[in-house]
Amino acid sequence: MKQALKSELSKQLILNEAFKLFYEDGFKTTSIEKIMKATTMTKGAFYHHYANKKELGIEIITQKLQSRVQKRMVYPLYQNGNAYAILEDTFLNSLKSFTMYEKKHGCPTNNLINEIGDNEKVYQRALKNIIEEWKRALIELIERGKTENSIKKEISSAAAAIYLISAFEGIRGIRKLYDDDKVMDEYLNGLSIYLKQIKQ
Amino acid sequence: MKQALKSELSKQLILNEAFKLFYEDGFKTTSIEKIMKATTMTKGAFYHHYANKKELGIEIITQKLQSRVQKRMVYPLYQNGNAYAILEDTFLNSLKSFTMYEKKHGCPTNNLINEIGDNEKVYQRALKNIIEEWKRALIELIERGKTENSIKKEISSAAAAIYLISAFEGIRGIRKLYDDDKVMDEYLNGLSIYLKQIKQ
DNA sequence: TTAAAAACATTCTAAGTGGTATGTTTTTGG
DNA sequence: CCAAAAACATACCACTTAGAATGTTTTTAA
Repeated sequence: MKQALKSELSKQLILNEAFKLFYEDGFKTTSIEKIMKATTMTKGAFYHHYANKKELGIEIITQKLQSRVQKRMVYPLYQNGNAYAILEDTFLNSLKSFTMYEKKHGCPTNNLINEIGDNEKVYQRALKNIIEEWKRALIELIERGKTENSIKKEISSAAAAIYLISAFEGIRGIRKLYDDDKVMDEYLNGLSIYLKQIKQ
Repeated sequence: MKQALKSELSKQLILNEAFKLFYEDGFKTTSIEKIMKATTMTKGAFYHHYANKKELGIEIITQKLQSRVQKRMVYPLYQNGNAYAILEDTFLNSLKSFTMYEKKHGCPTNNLINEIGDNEKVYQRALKNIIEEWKRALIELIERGKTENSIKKEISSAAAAIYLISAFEGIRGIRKLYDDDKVMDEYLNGLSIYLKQIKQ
């Protein structure tokens, strides 16, 4: 196999297994050895591809976590069509499309945000980028909704964006504590009340 | 000193130092040794008072985290007076009263909720109790508001309660990523919009 | 006063941790 | 075909971890 391809495949394998284990068992408590056992490669292979665990952590955030949020929560916001309908659709459907596995383990981005301490600025910056990109897309959509008269002009777009994101990440943590969807249905109910408020 | 008192003081000291370190550095990554160094006692003392780290973790949740939430978010809801005003007051003032230290480190309960994995059911149950108690108090207040005609009758109390809690915990995580209060001010703005919606 | 029990301190262990140093095999360009 | 470089594997290191085992001191109750 071509060297560049082989190397890339190995890195992708490490990234995938690392993401899975970070997601299920937490970042700090998942060791390099555990990750590499999952890849059926050795620790030597890891330190050939990555300088240290921190470098892996950053790549997980920028390449796995960010793309997850983008696919589910950001890109859908850039569709054409009624801005309010897109907003409603994206938030309501995304939650409904979660698998049991994802409900049990919460949002990997939110998990990491809350696990990482304040002294680890490098991680925080990378995680902030995810939220900021999401926020920008939401603000843009809401602004469009205002000009299209599907969303009330008097509300602050940034405020609505942050409130939507906060509640979304919040419920994904709280849902982990429950065995059923009751609490998430209640959230959805609360969300739709909020959305109706900003609807023009 | 009396034996029972001495023992109790030692346990309280351990609890306080453990809470602080769990809050600042995370639960899983804070070792018993670090905690006991902070107490200026030894590991032997720890294992005299606690069977293992898990037992300490449970006590931290039930005795430190829960009482924090109760004092700030639950007990204020049981005051007399206009139910809507109390709701607004509690959520708005609590966020405004946070110190820089608390903003930087987020909500200790939410941090733990998101750090703890799905396989650690004992912790999850204890954490769920905190949320459930909070939720019950909110529902009760909102119900009271409905009968007093300060809150709209057509909204679901449980939905409003969960949506409020979700957004609150969500923003406390997200705020950690930022250096200023802008994002929290936007949250407060979004919150007040939401509250006006349920106001009668 | 005394013996037992409680409250610790000291010492140790086995298993893991991130990371390095040094091998061996595969790929690559000339 | 061949030497160099890339892609790994093996072995190791210093350190940390939760926890047990065993000591010593203080408190207590008779």
